[in-house]
Amino acid sequence: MSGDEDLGPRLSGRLHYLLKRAQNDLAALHEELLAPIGINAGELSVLLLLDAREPESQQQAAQRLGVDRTTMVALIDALEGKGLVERRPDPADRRRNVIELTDIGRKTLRRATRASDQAERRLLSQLDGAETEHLRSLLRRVAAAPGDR
Amino acid sequence: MSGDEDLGPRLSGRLHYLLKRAQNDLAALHEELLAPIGINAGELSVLLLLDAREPESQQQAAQRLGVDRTTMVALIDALEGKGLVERRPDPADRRRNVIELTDIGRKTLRRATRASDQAERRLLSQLDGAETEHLRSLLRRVAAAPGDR
DNA sequence: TATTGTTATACTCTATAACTATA
DNA sequence: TATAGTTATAGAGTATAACAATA
Repeated sequence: MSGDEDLGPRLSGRLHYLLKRAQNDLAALHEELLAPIGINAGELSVLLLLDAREPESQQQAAQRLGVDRTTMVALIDALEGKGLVERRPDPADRRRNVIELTDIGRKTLRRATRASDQAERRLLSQLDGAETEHLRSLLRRVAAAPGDR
Repeated sequence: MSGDEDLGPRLSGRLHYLLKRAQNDLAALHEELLAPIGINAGELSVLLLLDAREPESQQQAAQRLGVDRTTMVALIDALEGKGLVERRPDPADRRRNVIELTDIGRKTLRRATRASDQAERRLLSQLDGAETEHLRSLLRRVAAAPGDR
């Protein structure tokens, strides 16, 4: 993207532009820093979710992440193909697959989290620690908004 | 997306998640509030840019907005089809099209800006005025980062 | 009948490659 | 040769519809 203020203050101050820009930049940093680990930012989200909520069915994971269950199929396919998660039929309800992290998945998660931390630090290199946490807390409150859709 | 803290703090506090979520929610609000006006958020960005920098060639506009020139062709096609902008061959360099807002385009821009202001207010309904401006200023500084590519 | 996972398909967004007209 | 606009095409990413297995 171009510098900054070639756009005029009305555009460069709009939240649509600012959020898209921050997200694009962070996505590029994640692509660069996660590449050696062999996963992408979306897969990291799934690993983080499983680490917090495991064991979890594909449907539950999809709902929590806000994606369609068909999207989750592809995500789990990819992660399972890399040996990071395992599908196991739920004995209590055999329509369901329970998804679990493997040991390799847990190790990969730790490495990927560190890489993602670094991506965040580079994105926010202009902010000090207090400002970084303030930004995070403001965004958290935005995400928690009641009528947010 | 699901509530909030079903995800665990490690995921729900990650910037990747927070930014994507804020952007998704804002996109949904824009879709709703801009629909009666007949444009989308991307087209609003082009109108805002032209209003600040007009007259501008398609290539210049694309570079400033950070999209490919082929993407700009489609954007201008749509806006021209609605009578909001006009292409005019540049007499000084007839390879170029100069793009200008029409009167209807300027009126539409004003209405769309108000709708987008409302979308932002709804997204940020949990923040007071000072917090809103603080968030905007933090995001501006993130966007202005030097090595952010 | 309803739900879970799956597959096939389609849609949106955006980029790359190739063409044309101009320079 | 190089550039601006255009077109055709392809690749992500994600959704909808239909199907099989199970409840």
